[in-house]
Amino acid sequence: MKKKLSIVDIANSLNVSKTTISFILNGRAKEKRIGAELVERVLKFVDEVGYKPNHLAKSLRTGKSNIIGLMVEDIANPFFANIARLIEDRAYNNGYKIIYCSTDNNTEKTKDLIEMYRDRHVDGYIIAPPEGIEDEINSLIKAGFPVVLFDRNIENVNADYVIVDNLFSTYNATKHLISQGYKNIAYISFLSSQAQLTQRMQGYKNALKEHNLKPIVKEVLFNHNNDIIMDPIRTFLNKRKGDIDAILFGTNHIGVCGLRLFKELGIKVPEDIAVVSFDDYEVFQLFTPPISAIAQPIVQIADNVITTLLNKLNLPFKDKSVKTIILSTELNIRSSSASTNKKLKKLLV
Amino acid sequence: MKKKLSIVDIANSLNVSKTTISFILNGRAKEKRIGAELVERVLKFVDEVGYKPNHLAKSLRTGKSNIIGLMVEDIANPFFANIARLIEDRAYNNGYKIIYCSTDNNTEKTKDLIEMYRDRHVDGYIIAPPEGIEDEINSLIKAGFPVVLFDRNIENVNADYVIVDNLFSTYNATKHLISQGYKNIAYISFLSSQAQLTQRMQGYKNALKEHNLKPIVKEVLFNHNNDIIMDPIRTFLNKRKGDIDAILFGTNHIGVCGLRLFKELGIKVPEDIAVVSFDDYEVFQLFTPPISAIAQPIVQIADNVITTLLNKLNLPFKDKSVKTIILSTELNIRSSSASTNKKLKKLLV
DNA sequence: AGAGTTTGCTAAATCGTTTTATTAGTTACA
DNA sequence: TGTAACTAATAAAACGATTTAGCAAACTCT
Repeated sequence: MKKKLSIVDIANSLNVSKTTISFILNGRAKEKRIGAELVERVLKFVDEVGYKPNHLAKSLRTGKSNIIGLMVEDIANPFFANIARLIEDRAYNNGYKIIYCSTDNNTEKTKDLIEMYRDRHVDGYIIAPPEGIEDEINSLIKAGFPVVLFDRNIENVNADYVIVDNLFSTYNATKHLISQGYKNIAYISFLSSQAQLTQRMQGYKNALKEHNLKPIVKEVLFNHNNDIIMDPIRTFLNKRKGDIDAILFGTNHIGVCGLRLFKELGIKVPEDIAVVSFDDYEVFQLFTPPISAIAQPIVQIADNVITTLLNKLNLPFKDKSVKTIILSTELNIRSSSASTNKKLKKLLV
Repeated sequence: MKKKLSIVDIANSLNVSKTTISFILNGRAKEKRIGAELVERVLKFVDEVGYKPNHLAKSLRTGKSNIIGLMVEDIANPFFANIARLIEDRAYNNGYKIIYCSTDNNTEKTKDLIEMYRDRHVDGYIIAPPEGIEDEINSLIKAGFPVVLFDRNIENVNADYVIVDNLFSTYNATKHLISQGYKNIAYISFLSSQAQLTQRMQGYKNALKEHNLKPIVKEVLFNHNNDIIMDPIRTFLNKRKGDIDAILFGTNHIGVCGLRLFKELGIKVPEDIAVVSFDDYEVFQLFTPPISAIAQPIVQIADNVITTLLNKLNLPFKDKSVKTIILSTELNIRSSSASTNKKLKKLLV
């Protein structure tokens, strides 16, 4: 097979300096006052022989790699997978490739990954940041890299954010449950001081307080193994299921774990317990009856993230300002038959 | 902020040639007979100042990028997202990064993407190949790039494959439905000549033929827009639902579309129609009653794919042979109450 | 003591680009 | 007519590593 052509080969074939070829190929012909006739001749030849520049060499010289680093919690999580997909499309259409990785919310792993990305001369970063990563992100920003954070905000980092209104989302969902007559509403989530999770819990508590209801909170440790997540929830449900008529799940991951336990324990939705989960799964609407959920605006999130980043990449100097974009969620109410909740009926009698 | 250190800076600081530094850093000190004392001094210094080599320069010189290109149909599809996640972990642990993309099963797009990957000097390829991509893949192989294909095989390409036994999977699932007493079993899938899909259909037909049953096949065009997929299925179901007592869905994507239509049309599973879907969604088991599914061994698929590729990458010359790995699926039977199928009851009376 | 071998290290070429500085010729202008 | 300005192109340095080829000193051997 033929060796790949280099710019030198082109230059030699045409008896022109490689500098000239480079200028023409980079669209700087006018600026560099290169004759129109020569420009045409070079472009024609380049097209004929199918020359493609070596991006490694280009990157080495220019310091730009045209690669965006995307760090999510877990690419297998549908929320992140869908966002990744949308970001990918926009990135490719703008000449950028994506290198992705899953952080598992593990701070040490994330630090390593950021370092790897820097080693690889990634041009810009899109990160769903785990806790404790402030310093590394600040260092990226100080070094001049465009960084867009999403899904969660972290304190003391002056970066662009795209997040949803977590506080209002759970407040609103809880209010909805209350308006349906539920009085013993539990909140189950991961134990974490990540802003988006504390906000979600706060929204829930705020709504309850307005109605003088007592919060019932169960927090479990994050783990990649679902069984380990489910164990404490199982214990909790077994002990408390008599006292609870509704549950708000703090994340889609824990929501699915919870639903699995419902199945195992024979808890019926919404007859025994009404449910709202954060993050809407495509399949939630297929359940009978369907599960209500707080839907994050995935398309808008992805769109705002990649638009913000591309802007920064294209105007590296002008736009030093950072902005926080807060998108609203949608409460998809699906438990059509809320009134069939037996406990509720009892309460209403 | 400090400029990044280069190997020259190290060399100058230590009054040693950069050649020596390079040899030491690449573990070739012994081979190159470099004094133990100097080796130690260099390593200590490098560690102290935190020098990190520039991978672009390294790649430019060596021709290796330590990047693997991963091309799936759609990263938002849980089957591919999960595989991607497993591959990612193994790749990172072996010093490789992943650049991914979604092909949408679009041949032209895939050609472009392969070219992009070549431009980026990707070391190896993992591809779920769309139809009509034979030439490009053969060209990759001829150029010496390790290529592992998965999820589907294509004709006339002498590459490594990791696939599942599609023929037996649907044969087995269909047999199961027959053994449960179903006689009017439909098969709904995408219209495609991709091997994995034709095999799945064939397995279905083979099982029916053994029992002298007539196949009822509905094939629809692939589209990224679910509504366009659902339209012809809706028409089909409306026309035929009276004649059908079971349906086998050919892919998870179409299976979810089908279930959504069931909901819309008020078709109950399994009372009205029994269902088996290819690909097991984590959430299928949460349905009431749960949906039966043909589960692909995701962990094994990912494991075999990445192991095969890493082997090729590490032994670029020795292992010119290719192998086809065929993994078996598991039929997860979940429709506990198959006997409650009304039509079936009628038939059994 | 001279030839050969081993040890310990390095200069320079190379990968394929971009970019800076420069040249040589032509035109404009006072 | 002499100089400034413009045109059209190029040579060479730079990016930061790896690798080839080779050199000088020390050691071994007859």
